[in-house]
Amino acid sequence: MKNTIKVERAKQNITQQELADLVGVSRQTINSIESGRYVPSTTLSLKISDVFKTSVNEIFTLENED
Amino acid sequence: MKNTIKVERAKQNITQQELADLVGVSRQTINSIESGRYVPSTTLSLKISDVFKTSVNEIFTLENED
DNA sequence: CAATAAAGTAAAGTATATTTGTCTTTAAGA
DNA sequence: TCTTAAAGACAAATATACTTTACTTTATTG
Repeated sequence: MKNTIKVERAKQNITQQELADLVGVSRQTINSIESGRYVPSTTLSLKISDVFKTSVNEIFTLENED
Repeated sequence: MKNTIKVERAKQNITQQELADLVGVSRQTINSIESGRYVPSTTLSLKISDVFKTSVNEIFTLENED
């Protein structure tokens, strides 16, 4: 599972902490998702998709091993 | 969290078991998601989105309490 | 009515997401 | 160089997704 959160944050110029606050999770959760340590729930990916005004399918993409 | 899985299954005329096999989970997992007992992982919602050729955002929508 | 396919649900166990706390590293500015 | 903001990461605890097994219900069809 790949994602473009880091790039989207850069576009909007917001920190991991700010994104975390916007979607209601901890900063470590955002960091862990960005670095591929785990995959978010659909609830969380929809919230992230809201913040970035981009579809879940554009932000998150499956890889072979998923 | 609402979803349109039941409707999409009806459109494609496939059973819970068939969808479960297509995405690699148990039938009970599909049933539980359809009946709102829990929310799928992003991995699973992307796979479901693949089967239905519809975006995750169209299939799953947040509600006030999410 | 009997048989069968599909759906609904529940309990117990396992896997994984998320939190909280903490420590380290990196980069930028004073 | 010192300070600070931001990021990367880890461990322990908790919450939640998912599996397996199993039982019930609801059509539908012979």
